[in-house]
Amino acid sequence: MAKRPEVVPDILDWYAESARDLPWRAADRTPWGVLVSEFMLQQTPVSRVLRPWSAWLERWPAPAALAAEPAGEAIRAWGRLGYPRRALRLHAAAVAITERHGGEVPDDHEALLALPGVGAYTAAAVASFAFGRRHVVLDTNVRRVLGRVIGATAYPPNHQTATERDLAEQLVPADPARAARWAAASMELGAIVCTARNPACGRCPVADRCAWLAAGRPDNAPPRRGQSYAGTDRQCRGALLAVLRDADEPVVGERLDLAWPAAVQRERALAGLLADGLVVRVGERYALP
DNA sequence: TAACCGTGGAG
DNA sequence: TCTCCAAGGTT
Repeated sequence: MAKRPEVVPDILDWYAESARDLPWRAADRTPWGVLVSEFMLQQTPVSRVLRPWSAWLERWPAPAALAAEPAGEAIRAWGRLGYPRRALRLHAAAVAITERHGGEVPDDHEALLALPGVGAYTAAAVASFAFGRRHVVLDTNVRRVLGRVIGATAYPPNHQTATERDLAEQLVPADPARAARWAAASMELGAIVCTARNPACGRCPVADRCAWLAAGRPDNAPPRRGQSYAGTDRQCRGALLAVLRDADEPVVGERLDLAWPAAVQRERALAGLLADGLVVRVGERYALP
């Protein structure tokens, strides 16, 4: 892949005009608000996050407020956002921030990375968006954009490669504030123009230099094989947890039997939920932690 | 490292 | 209807 750093200024200019007005980008945003948004946005579209994010920050405007409540409250407030383990980890992160960092979201990558549920991407994103630090912020959007503009491939590989990181690092502006804007801009381009399906090349600020467009937008091998969902343990777990989320009190096992009739799978899923700490046993009944 | 972990909207 | 996809992390 050739170096094409000259695309950076044009994408930054495009972002200055075209950025969506998202609440976690507002001038009055807090590091905690940014952190919450990053947890909620993991594998989840912006449109579904907007409402829960606002309700979450209204109820828990600081990490200590969330840390003071049982984890089950976080799981309940998470609602149907999906991957409820994120709610559990966000609660655990709030506890860790309260205990280890005096209730303030840490501003450096290493400390962020040590928090539950925070990986390389989220640590870089929070350090960048909340604190203006310079980091390589390489999410699925950026990988797709760079893969197309530079690499002429429709979809990036299933797993991040060293080549991708090297290229991304070369593009990050030296100035931290500019680097933070680049992180947001490159993600935004992938999110609203250089989309996975039906990309809007006509509105792309670097269409004239896109290797993929120049090559006639070739389709490469399917990027990933999603496992089918219906009938999986994941769907079963979701059905069981929904019962507990909507219940005010611990429920008896028969209630769960109704939610998922297949006994063997239901017991396996319930055991998994208990092991994950998403469900607790209360005598003969079950509840959120 | 490959597999697992939810949910709902778009095409 | 059904497949794909959405700001990943953990084991």
